Amino acid sequence: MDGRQQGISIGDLSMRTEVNIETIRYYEKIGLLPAPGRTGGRHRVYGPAHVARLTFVRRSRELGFSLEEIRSLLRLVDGGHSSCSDVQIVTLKHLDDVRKKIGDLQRLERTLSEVASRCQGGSVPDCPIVEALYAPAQGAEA
Amino acid sequence: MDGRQQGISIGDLSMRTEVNIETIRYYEKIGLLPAPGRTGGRHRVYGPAHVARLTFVRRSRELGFSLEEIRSLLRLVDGGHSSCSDVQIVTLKHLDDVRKKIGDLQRLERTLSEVASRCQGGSVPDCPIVEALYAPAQGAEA
DNA sequence: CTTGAACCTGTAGTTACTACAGGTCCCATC
DNA sequence: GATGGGACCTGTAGTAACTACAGGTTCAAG
Repeated sequence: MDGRQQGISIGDLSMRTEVNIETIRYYEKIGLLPAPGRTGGRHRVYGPAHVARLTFVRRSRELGFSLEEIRSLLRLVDGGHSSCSDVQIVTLKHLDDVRKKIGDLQRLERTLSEVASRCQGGSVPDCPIVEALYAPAQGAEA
Repeated sequence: MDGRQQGISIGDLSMRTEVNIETIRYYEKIGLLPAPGRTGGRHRVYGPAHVARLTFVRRSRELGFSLEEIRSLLRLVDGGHSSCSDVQIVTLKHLDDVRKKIGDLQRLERTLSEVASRCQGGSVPDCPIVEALYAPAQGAEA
């Protein structure tokens, strides 16, 4: 019922952060999460700082940042020095990528729904979808 | 200047279809493209049917179909029997996936631009973006 | 007949994990 | 103090769809 906790096991950390155990170990291996202390029997023991860090990583992943981008963000955060505008640069770059991806998918969606609409679903020997797939790109996408 | 050609090399096929050479060999290895004939020295020799098939695969990839989906499409096309509605099913399923992905990215975009807009880019010690990343998901995305 | 470009096979690397296999540890209960 | 079974450990291999070599062979023009 208080804020204290000494020694969070990997299972507990996993439940608190909703990051699965293998992923936690993976993040440690690639250096996104600092190596925690260990018990006598080599079991990992985490503290509150690990919870915060892993939450940060998880949230960043949810927002679509790559692990490399997260690594950059963490460096900026750890650097401490006036990094807000740098963080903003990384974020805006990512936002731009997301918008591009949306645009690509919307073009795709248009082409695809156009192609699909040509087909009436009968048992036609020459399916218009199949014909479209045999033709080297000329449609609406570009 | 005519329609005849006997023996297309892998390099030619690559240029005609704009699929790179390693990818062509990869498609052969995983069974998407039938193994072609060979010269005495074991160089691959393709014919017009290979051009058509590879064009189909490439176009399908451009439209975002996975290799497994393309495999299914090819089975249907090869089956020959009244497969148009089956093709349509695969296509509509894919279209649905694309639309879902667009929706996911749009939600992401909203959250991300909201978070980014909080930051005025100064040298603030407590960056609002960083703060948002330390907080376990509560925002607009759901 | 000699280059050198094109081709060959096979393996390893990429992203972000997940899924084992085969073992060890912790701790609650008896 | 013994025991049992869940949680933990390391390390490797698999996923999608390629790309990039390394190290060797073949083709075709001159």
